Amino acid sequence: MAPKQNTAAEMGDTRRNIIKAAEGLFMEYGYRAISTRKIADTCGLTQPALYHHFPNKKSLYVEVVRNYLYEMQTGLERIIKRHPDLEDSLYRVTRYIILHQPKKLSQMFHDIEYEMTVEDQMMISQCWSEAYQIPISSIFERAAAEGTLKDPDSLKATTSIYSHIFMSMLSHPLPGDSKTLDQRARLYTEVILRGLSVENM
Amino acid sequence: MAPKQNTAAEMGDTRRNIIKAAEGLFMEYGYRAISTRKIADTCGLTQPALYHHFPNKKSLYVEVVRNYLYEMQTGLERIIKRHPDLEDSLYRVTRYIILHQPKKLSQMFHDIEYEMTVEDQMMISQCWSEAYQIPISSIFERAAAEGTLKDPDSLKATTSIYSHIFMSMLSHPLPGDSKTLDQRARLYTEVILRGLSVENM
DNA sequence: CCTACCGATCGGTAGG
DNA sequence: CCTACCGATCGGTAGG
Repeated sequence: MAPKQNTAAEMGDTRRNIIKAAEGLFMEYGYRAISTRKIADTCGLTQPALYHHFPNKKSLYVEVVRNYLYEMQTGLERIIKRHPDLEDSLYRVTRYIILHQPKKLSQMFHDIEYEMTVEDQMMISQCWSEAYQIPISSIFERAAAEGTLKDPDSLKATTSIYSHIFMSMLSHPLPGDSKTLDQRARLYTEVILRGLSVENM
Repeated sequence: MAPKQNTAAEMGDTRRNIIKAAEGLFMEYGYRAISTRKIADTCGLTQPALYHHFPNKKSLYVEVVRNYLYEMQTGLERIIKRHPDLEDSLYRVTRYIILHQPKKLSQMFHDIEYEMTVEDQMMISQCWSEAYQIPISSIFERAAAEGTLKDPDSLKATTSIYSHIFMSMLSHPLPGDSKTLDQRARLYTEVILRGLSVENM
C-alpha cells in the first residue's frame, strides 16, 4: 500500500482547508489553547501531516492572521471607496466589522504580542495597519477635511487615535443577543459621532 | 532538620503574596501561559508549596479575580458617591480605571469564559457586575434622570449597554505612550459624551 | 514547606 | 500522508 501522495492542486486545497480550520479555532480559543492535533483532527488529517504544509505551528498561525487581515482590508476598502458620507461610511464599516470579526480580536492581539517573534510582529502590525488603521483613519481624514469632524488637534489627538478608539468600541460584542445587526451598527455609529450627552457643546 | 512550618499569620502573608504575584502574571500573560512553577518562583516557593494554600491552579485564579474586582468596586463606588456631576464623575472613573486596570481586561474575560467552570463563571460575573457594571450604570442612570443624558430608549439601548460600550472603549490602551493620564481620560470622556462629529443634532 | 515523582499532553521528527 | 516515537513541560500527589 503506497502512502497517499497528493497532486499540487490537492496540496493547495488541503493548505486552504488547514488555514480556515485553524482560523476558527485560533481566533476563538487562542494560540496556546489549540493544539496541532486539534487542528489536524478538524481537517481529517494526522498531526504530523500538518508539517508537510507548514514548517511549524507558529508559521501556520502567521498565515491565518495574514489571510484574515487581507480579507478584511479588501472588504473595508471597497466599502469606503463607494460611500463618501461620514455617517453612512461608518455605519457600513461597523456592520461589516461586526459580521466578519473573529469572536475576540483582542485574543489575536495578545497571541501576536506574546507568542510570535519580533519579526512576525512587525510584519503583522504592517498588515493590521493596512487592513484597519489606514482605511478607518481615511474616513475620519475625509470628514476632517470637509469640516464635519472635530479637529483632532483640539482634543490633542489624531485621526489615527480616533480610529483606535472606534475599533476598541467594536472589539467587545454587546451582551444582549436580542439586538439586530442593524441596531447594533446604528448604536455604535450614533455614539462615536454624537456621544451620549444631551447638551451638545 | 525539621521542615519549615509557618504560623497562621505567616500563612496569611504567604497567601496574599501568592495572590498578588499571580495577579500580575495571569493578567498580563493569561491563565494558560502562566505555569504554577512560574508563580511559585516569583514568590520564592517551590511549586508543590502552592498547593498548601490553594487546592489547585483554577481556584488560585478565581481568588485573584475576586480580589481584583473587589478592589475595583471599592474604588469606583467611592468616586461615584463623591462626584455627582456626569462629566466630572466619568472623567475620574476613567482615570481610575486606566490606572488600575490590568494590562488586558479582555484577557481576563477570555480566561474566565474558557478555563473556568460554569459555577465559577456565574460567581465571577456577579462580582464583575458589582465592580463595574452597576457603578458605571449608576452614573448614567443619574444623568438620565437629570435629563443630561440621551434617553436610552431612543437609541434602543439601556444604561447597561451604555456602560458596556464605555468599558469597551477603555479596554484597549491607546498606543501613543506620549499622552498623559489626564489627556487620555479627557479624550475618552469627551468622545463618550459628545462624540467626534461637529454638527450636533 | 521541601524532595521526588507521576501521568498527560504538548510541538516536532524519523522513516517510509 | 501515515505510524511510531522523542524530549520538554504541564498540573498535581506522596510522604515526610
